[in-house]
Amino acid sequence: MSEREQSSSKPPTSIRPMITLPPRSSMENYFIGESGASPGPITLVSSFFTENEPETDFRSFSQLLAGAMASPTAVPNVRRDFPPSHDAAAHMNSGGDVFQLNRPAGLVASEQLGVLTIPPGLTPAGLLDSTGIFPPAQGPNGISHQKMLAQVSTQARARQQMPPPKASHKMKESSDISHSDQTYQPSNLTVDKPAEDGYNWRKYGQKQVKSSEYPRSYYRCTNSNCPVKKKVERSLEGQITEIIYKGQHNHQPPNKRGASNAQGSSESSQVTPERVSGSSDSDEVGNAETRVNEWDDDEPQSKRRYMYNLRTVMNYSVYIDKCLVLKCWQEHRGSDF
DNA sequence: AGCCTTTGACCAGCG
DNA sequence: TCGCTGGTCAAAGGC
Repeated sequence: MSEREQSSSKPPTSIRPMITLPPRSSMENYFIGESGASPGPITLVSSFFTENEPETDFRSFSQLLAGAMASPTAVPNVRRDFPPSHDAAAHMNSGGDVFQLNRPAGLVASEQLGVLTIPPGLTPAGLLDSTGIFPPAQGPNGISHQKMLAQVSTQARARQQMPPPKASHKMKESSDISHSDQTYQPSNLTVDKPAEDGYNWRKYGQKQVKSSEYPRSYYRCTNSNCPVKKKVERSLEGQITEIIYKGQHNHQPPNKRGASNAQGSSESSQVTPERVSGSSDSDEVGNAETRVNEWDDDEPQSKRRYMYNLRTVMNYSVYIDKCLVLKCWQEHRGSDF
């Protein structure tokens, strides 16, 4: 009854913003610039950092990129398969009042870090421009992109630091996952378990829905009187492909430790990259902005800006790394990257 | 014993 | 009205 009333808004599921390798021509444009007249992203990014934060520790984009590529964020098979007409903001906000994040199955690192959606035609400069993806002050659902990315980064750090999970019956399906790289193991926590967002969830249903190729699991917050539910879709490999939150927690995360382990902040569950939703965007925004505060208030705005762009680049470097897969092709062409 | 997942059945919305 | 679909219920069983 009332539960069905809560499900008044059905998020669109037909649009699945994912990153995919663009056709050769566009790939080429990303890195060498169209017609060779425009600087490539590396140039642009490098110049951005040098121009805006000359006093920072990261002196060059090469350093950033080197670090990024050496990190687990470098993942294979990044896909982008959304319609060219959509921009990133539209995709990120395509769920109406329910924010969705879709991840390519098997992209462990993207699960850790979140997927940066790079729309076709978005230039690296546009990407690095904070207004290129999100509105100047706000991102999806009105959450500032800084905070969003801060959360993404926080989660990535937390997961990288998180020790391998202890075996337990709760993770009995972990053995089904065949990831060879044990450093990615924390992501296996998602197998048969809702995302570790600091809240406790009870699964109350599972169903194979037509709109999805994967089974959809239904969870509700175990806290009494808490109306929050979430739907989780997982691929056969156990990778979460979609999480849709619904409602708003009316309590603090009971599992502080779990939240901390998973995302570095017990308060971050409202804006995990997998996240979000809410019957009211404004409510969600309010929560996100009041509860999520990775930046210290006295953090210089320029530094925030820098860190934001750094993280953006770190994400973008994942995309760049995918391009390295095409090295053979490049070698055939005899062109520099 | 308590909490959890599983899973078939049921219900409501919609075309 | 009917069938399809998504969401939820609730009994059963596991840990």
